[in-house]
Amino acid sequence: MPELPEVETVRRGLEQRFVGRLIEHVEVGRERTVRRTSRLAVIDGLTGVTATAAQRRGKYLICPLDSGDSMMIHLRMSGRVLIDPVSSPRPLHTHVVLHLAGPEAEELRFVDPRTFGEVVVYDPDNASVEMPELGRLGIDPITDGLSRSQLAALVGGRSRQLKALLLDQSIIAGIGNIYADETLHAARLRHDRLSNSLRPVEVTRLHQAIHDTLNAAIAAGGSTLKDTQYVDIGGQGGWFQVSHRVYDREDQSCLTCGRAVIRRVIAAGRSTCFCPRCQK
DNA sequence: AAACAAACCTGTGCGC
DNA sequence: TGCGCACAGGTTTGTT
Repeated sequence: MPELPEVETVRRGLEQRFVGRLIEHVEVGRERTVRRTSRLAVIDGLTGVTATAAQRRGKYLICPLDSGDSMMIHLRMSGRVLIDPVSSPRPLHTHVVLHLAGPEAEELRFVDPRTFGEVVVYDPDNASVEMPELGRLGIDPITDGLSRSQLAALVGGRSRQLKALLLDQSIIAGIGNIYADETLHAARLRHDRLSNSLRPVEVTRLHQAIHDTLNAAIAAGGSTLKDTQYVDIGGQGGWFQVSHRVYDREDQSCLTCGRAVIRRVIAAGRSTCFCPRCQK
């Protein structure tokens, strides 16, 4: 569910409503959510501390803490971060709860039915050992900026199908299945084009499409699908799904050319939707 | 190096 | 209405 635009929306929510608020008390339900370390490490690492910032790298949320440690949250497929009144009933599959100081009597809840998501407290000075995947992340198009020349080097330096390249977090960080398909359609490029076959004008289109698609999705608060799990920190869904031009539109007519039908295939092991007429 | 499959879990939607 | 199966936004690992 959550890709760069959704995670960015959550990050902004954390910045507004979590950063600077003392964590008074911590509850960890399901141990699997804190499997990287342990229940005790997360409770000890978060009790009595305050986040000083909310950052994002790809799909990873990182909050530096005033203790010197950092908290990492990854939503994976079905994770949600909510800040709710203490008095409201906790959703099913609430695995970690941080009671927050302040007049509002609120708590941060990490909810995750499929339990692929994680909450980790780690020492940033030892991140290469405790959070090694952060060091393997490629360029984040929003956080780091991704210039046309950087993209040209990334695609030209390898012979990789474009869909697989966009999904590879060690090359470009943050794009997932929805935005890979939407980006490729906006760039008018097929998922199975080899990266080093792109002409300069096609690299330019891909570069533009990455930025346009991600920025538009962030502006819309992300995509909330019909089976929807994704909501922001206040429980609100996004609305970029109404702008999807190919994702989950198999057998429907292309909204761009109007003369072809969207097809669905498996590429890079993932469901892939594209317009056979617009994308070459 | 790149492609592919399977694994980790639970919920939902579909066909029968 | 009920049951069983396929499939779902991510990432890692192991093969080919």
